[in-house]
Amino acid sequence: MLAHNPDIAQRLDDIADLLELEDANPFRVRAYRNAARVIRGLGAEVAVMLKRGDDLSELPGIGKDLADKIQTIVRTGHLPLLDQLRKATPAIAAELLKLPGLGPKRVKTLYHELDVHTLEQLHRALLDGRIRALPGFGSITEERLRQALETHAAAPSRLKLALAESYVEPLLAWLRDTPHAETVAAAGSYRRCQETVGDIDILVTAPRAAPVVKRFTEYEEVEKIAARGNTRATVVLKSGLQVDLRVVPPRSYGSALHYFTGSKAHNIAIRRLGQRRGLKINEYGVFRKGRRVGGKTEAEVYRAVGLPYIPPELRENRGEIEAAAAGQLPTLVKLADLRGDLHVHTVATDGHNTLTEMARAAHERGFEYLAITEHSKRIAMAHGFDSRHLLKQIEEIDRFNATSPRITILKGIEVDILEDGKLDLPDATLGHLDLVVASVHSHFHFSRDKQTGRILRAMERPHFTVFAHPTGRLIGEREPYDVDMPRIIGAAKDRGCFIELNAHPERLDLIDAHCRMAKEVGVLVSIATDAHRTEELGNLRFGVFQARRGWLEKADVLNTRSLAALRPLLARTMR
DNA sequence: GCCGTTTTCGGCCCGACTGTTTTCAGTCG
Repeated sequence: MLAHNPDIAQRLDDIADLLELEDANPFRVRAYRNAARVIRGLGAEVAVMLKRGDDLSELPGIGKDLADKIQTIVRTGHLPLLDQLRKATPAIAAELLKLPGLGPKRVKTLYHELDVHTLEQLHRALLDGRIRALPGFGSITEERLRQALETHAAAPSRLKLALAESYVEPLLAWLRDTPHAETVAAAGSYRRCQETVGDIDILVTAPRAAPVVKRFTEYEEVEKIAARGNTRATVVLKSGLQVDLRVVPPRSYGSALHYFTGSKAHNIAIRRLGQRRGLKINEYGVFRKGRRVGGKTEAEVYRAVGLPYIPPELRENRGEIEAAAAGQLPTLVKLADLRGDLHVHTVATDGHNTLTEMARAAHERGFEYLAITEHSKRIAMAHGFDSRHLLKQIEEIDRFNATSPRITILKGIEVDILEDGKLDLPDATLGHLDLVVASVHSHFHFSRDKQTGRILRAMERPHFTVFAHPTGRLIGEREPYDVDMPRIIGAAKDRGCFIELNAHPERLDLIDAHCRMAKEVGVLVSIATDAHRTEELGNLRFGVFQARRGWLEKADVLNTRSLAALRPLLARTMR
């Protein structure tokens, strides 16, 4: 069996969990977690790297031992250390570790002192009052555990970035109205533009903290105040979103923003660099022998450790620090680099606006071109097009382009990839178009081989241009179908076609690691909204965020091309 | 387990908070 990067990373994380429970050296535990993160974010498949003879120990945080272990996983699908740890550690222990307030020490106490082997047994121990009698436990811990157990089934929900934005921006505006507040900024995973965020960190600089904390807790959306101190507070909004506020003096702004933006792994790596230079870096500043030497801006923090500024989207310690040190940071793609959108629908199928309305809205956003890509007939619920309808729309677009010089509409289709890998419309019809976007909307349950084979067959069709929302996932709602993305990306390279990064906030389908993979292989990515109404054209920014997390530069993105440069690229696929 | 312009051994980010405890271990971010 061939292990893929996420499988390898999962095994390394499992080892870290189990080692933690064994009271192993915490730095050893961290080494496994680091390695898992590095593998997860890699722009290439480890299996492929090994085949071409790459030395894994050259990767940051991976030495000879871990390189050997990873190789064993790829070769055999197993790792003796993990099997052995699993035998020695009860399954419940890893489960308990995830509960708030429980670390390795308390988990061990529960297991050994109270014989807790299931969550049910934990529950009973809580009811019997046996928990609070344990050394190191008390009535507050007992209550916390009780609550955690109640909500355990309803897994901790993370909020999609777009939804978080709708809660965060009004709150930031509210805080900006605080008298004497200077800078108000969201940090954390929100600033790093992760797909989903667990909670929100807000940083404010002000000469006095108290008025800011007061105004924060008085926000009308606040459901409950979870904590409130002199310079910080935590609230839960009515939406259930937890928000942490920290107020720092202006001279600490850069180091505080850096610290609260994270990621944790990135911060650790940066502080370590500082340490080697005799610096201490914390949220209040950069210090040498107790004397402040920087921290007003983030750039100062990076400069102190000899690095250029690293954009928040890259801060995962997945190679960005090494790239920065080598002067090889990517110049990340920006929203303003995009010249058009290559995947939208209109009212002719399941959209809500007319072709003219979509075109006008696209023009107002500064687009040079817009591809209309309706569903094909297989998607009957969406009134998908057959050949006749498509040819009719082609005429309509020709008429539009002849009379509207301000924006060019490209003739396209979102054609369904059928069960057997055929396309839902005949080649003769597709040949009339400027581009063919193809996607999977059925048979999500196929095995990896079967699903991948189906897509590869579709890709071989003469007019296949862009593979849209490549894994079909809906964040938090539908798992991706099982598909061998490295193979798909490789085939796209051979075939000269493109992969979509669907910018819909619920899809964001290409994940960051696959963006990096596409870049590495040299496959251009189309960042597209899949808009069904004019307002959704604005979702393009979420696609750009995701692309930036995937290290993409302007040149790596298909639709940063001018129309003149785009046409020959599309034409090549329409052979 | 990783790593090296003080090092191939002996370090490993740093601070705050919480709950439980009488001075601090454990947890968290």
